[in-house]
Amino acid sequence: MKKRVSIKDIAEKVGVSTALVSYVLNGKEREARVGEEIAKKVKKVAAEMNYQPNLIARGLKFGRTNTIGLIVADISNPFFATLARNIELEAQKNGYTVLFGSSDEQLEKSQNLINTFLNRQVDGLIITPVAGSQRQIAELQKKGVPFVLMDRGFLDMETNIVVTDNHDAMFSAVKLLTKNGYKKIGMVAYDTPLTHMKDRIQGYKDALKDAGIRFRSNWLVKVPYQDYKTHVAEAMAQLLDKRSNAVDALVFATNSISVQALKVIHKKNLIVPDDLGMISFDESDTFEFFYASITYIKQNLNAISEKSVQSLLKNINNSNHQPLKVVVPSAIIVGQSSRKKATK
Amino acid sequence: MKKRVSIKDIAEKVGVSTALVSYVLNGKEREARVGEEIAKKVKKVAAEMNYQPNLIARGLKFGRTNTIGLIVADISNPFFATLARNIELEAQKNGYTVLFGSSDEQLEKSQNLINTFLNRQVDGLIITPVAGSQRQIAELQKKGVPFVLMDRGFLDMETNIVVTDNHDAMFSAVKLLTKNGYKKIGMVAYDTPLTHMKDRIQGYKDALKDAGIRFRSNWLVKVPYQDYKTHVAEAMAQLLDKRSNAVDALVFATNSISVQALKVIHKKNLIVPDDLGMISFDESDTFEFFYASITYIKQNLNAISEKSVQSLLKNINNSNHQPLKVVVPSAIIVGQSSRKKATK
DNA sequence: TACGTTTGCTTAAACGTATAAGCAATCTTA
DNA sequence: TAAGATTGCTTATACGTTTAAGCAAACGTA
Repeated sequence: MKKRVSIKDIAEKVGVSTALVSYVLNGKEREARVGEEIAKKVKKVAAEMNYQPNLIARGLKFGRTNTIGLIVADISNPFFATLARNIELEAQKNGYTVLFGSSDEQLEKSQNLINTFLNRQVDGLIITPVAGSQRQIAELQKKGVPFVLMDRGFLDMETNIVVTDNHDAMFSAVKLLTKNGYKKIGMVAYDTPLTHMKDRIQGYKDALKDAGIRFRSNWLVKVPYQDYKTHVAEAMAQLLDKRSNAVDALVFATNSISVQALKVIHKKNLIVPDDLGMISFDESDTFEFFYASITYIKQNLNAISEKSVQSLLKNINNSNHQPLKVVVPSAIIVGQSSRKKATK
Repeated sequence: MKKRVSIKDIAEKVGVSTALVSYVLNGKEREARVGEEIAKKVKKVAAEMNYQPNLIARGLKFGRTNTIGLIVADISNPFFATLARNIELEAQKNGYTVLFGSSDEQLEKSQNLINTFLNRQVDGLIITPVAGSQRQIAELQKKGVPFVLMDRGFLDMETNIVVTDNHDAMFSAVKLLTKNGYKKIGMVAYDTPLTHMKDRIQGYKDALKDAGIRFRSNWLVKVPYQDYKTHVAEAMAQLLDKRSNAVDALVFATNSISVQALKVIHKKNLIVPDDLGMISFDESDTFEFFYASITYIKQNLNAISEKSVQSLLKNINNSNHQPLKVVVPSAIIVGQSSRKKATK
């Protein structure tokens, strides 16, 4: 790679000091009392040589790099990819660039990414935390690193965080089912202590209670994230088993679970919603090809990304910033899959 | 953000010069003839203070940052997200970190990203170039910036490039259709001068020729990328219009086109493959919910990402590197949608 | 005319790191 | 025991940038 032109090259060409060039190029001609003539010349030469400032050097000087690190669970999941996309845009608007990495829901990868990013002097981090990563996060707090948790968090920590109204969204979804006559409503969720799942599950339970339906423990199946496809299939088999009092509707805690569940429903030739009502948390392209339109909870990904970046920037620019919790409202897009139950 | 510990802090605590600390921490104790005792102490203190090197400073010093810039068309498209994911992994293996951005197929955005990345002193770039960006790319060559084009390129430029065997893949796909008795095979592609499209289209035409079928210009519809959903729908209407000699099979140049086309097929209640045979370039999750399994060309995304990173690293580490073209073979996954045509 | 002010620039230091060069003190060797 | 070699460290410089401080020369004012 050819050497790039530096301020020094311009200084030599014009025959002045690097300081003068720096003043001119930063628009500080007034404060630095640079002569008009020479200022013009410097600008001209800089343009001719196509000078571009070295942001690395600037970063070293100022101790900030205008870069933020983004750690998502898996960038190849459309949900996170869309978030990443929006974050990239919002960051760019504010003059920031994004470093990114996927944690794969693994503690070690998450730690590696945090280290890498910090060593690269990012000004702050946006993190979808992995289960059990409280220590990693606490370490960030201890170091005073600005960061925002996104999509999920921990019950016992006070941090910046931006999440969907998980509880209320799921509450409303289940209420919609009860109102429409479903009585035995089950749920498939991920088995994780992270708040987004806890909240969604609680929302489900509270809605049942609110409707005067007693929750049965075998209505709720929690599957591990690793190898979830198999586990969702098993969960569905169990929930739909006629001998053990099968459910008449299901809510799914994420789009990935929904897609797997739909495959099972498809294979079993179940009729939605007559045999089984359903609502998904988050959407999927695949829904469009299902014979019945699927009711789903639509998170406001745009707002989540924007708020995350904004909250992070606030934290970066204000050292004694108080942890800020932002809850972004979601919407329910109603389709056929939660339609009023036909009375037999 | 609290100040991070620097080599200087360690030096002060131990009571030696920063040079000595640097030697020890870089394992150059031998060459620099550092005493055993003091070396141990330095290491101990460094560990105690949890020293992490400042990669920004190092980057300034060495003129390289171990960072690569990745410019994809749209990170929220699963195709690019998967590539990004693999590139991230491969880069990490080699001690590199990835900066990323989406060009949205827009010239200006592409240029902005290139500038941003270069100003941040990335060591090289992996780019899915935008139509008409020859000048931007030529500029990189002129500057001697290491880079690799990925997924697509330009006919008239000699650069590092990693692509799928676009021509052959499409050729095989169309041959499969002709062998199975389809006679009037159409294609929906994007209207772009980029090589991946040109090659796919040429593969399609060559296969027809090879099968002794005369190509009709109204069998091929090129839609613009902007607002492609509407245009695909229109294209389908035209191609399936009985009055104008409708096609009996279609190949789609990308997964995004295929998905939109499937929606139309679904709405029109066409039977695949009896009414219409089809093959897609790339897969989509949505295929699983279509009643007929879809035949598609499966690109080796893993190989493409790996080769891209490797080719880039070669370029970075070898200044008089010759442009390298890598063609990655793809496979055809055969489903019902290209099944042998029933003889009436 | 002498002194203070303004103008227009340069010098120097700093960010954190790496490394060539330098310099005492100690150790070898004849 | 004196010269050379070796050991163990420090000093200085550089990467590209910013900015406070410094310093002449020209100007303004009494």
